[in-house]
Amino acid sequence: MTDLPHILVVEDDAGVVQGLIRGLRQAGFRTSLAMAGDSGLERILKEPFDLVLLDLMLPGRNGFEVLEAMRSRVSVPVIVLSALTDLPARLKSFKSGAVDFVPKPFFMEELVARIRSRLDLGLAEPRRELRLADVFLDLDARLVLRDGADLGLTGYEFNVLAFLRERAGRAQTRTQIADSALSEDGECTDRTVDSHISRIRKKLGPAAGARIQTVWGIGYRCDVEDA
Amino acid sequence: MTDLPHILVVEDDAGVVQGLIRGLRQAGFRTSLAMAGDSGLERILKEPFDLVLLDLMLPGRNGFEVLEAMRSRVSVPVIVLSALTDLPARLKSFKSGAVDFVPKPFFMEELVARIRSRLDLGLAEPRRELRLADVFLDLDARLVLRDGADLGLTGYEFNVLAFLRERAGRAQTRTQIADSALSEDGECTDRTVDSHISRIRKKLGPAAGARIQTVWGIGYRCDVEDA
DNA sequence: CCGCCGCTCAAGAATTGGTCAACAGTTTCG
DNA sequence: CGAAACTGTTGACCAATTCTTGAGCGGCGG
Repeated sequence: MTDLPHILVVEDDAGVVQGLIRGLRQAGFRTSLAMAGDSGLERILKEPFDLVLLDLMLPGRNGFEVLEAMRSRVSVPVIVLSALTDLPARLKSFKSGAVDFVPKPFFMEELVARIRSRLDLGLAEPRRELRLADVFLDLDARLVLRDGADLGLTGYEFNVLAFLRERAGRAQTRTQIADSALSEDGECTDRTVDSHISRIRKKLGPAAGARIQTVWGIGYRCDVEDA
Repeated sequence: MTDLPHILVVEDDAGVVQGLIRGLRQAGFRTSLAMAGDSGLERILKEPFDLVLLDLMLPGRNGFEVLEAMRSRVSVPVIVLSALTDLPARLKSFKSGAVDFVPKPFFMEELVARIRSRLDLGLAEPRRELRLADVFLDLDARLVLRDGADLGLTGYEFNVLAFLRERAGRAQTRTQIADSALSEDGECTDRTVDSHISRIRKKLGPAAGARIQTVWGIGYRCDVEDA
């Protein structure tokens, strides 16, 4: 049975984990577990889960950091599960890309209902696609296409472009770009970002390439509308 | 703007309605209202809404009945909003096809976040924009625009203008301006500020340029209202 | 009304920041 | 295991911005 929906649980409290895993299995899901932020992020980036349940307070990297680091790299829906239930925590979760926020303690049946709601939606929904001038970013396939032809962006190039395009119209610093779209652990120079931008522009060609604007002294900005 | 997401509110409590409508408008949604289950259902079936906010306890037909009646006929996402917060109510809502359940009372910001999440609007937030006479300062894009055209302010020029505009009506000394908007470590002459002001005025043109007032012996002041 | 002090602004020097090709280390994949 | 692809770094070159300077202008106090 490998076609059951596969859910990753990122949670460090052993008691919660036990209840979750049992409840999820009973409800007909395949489960995997990560007990720390770092290992969770790593698995999210490498394995194709259908959904992630993410605790906020985690050893290593906290839930928000995991959300930020995975956004614009993978599109798996994340439900935040937390004992931190105040408004700022809720808002920050949604802002960081979570699709739902479930305060602890919770009813297992309700959580399952929410998971089902998200999984159904995911299957029925069209793929996430963004346009930029004459090219399309297919966020699910992680491809950049012009006239249906792959422009051959590499993984990081795609991350950077998707990051900028998702924040179109807003200047992003090189540090923001590097932190969210490039190597998660190691720091990399601001010049590295320039390099990627340069390569992206070249691959995009003149029309779409011109939409990646340099913001002097800050970083870069993607403009959706014509300059 | 008729391309704003259109949300139908089905709710009979006038107080709740008022807060909802105002909050939704402020968040950038177009709203319609039905104060009973029957009229709500009718509109859902006839009009193409982007999302429905549905109360459970309604005159005429209750929320569950509305959900059941509309399912398999239209696929608009429904968020249930209810003072009935017990587990059976939640489960029944999801089972009837609701995509989310928000207990009353709720935080408007969180509701908006949940709506955005469902509409898949990405991370779109209202952008920070300031007006000055006939030009717009877009603080996120770091652009100054007139009729949508970039006036080509440089980074420091933008800093200075934004600094003054954010403190409109209050005179700022050259030192304040230099410290906050120009090279942080190195000191720069008061004349430097004058230079930037001069170039800003020129780029802004007569109408907006005249809003940057010289305060004799002190520095400069940005006036929002006409002199 | 005069002279002074401060403001304006053009021009250019100095500095800073951006670009991109070439290279080297690393990973991926056959 | 080797080749190919990908990623990060560097540095030379170039472009843009920023700061200074100084001559000229203009309001302000006496």
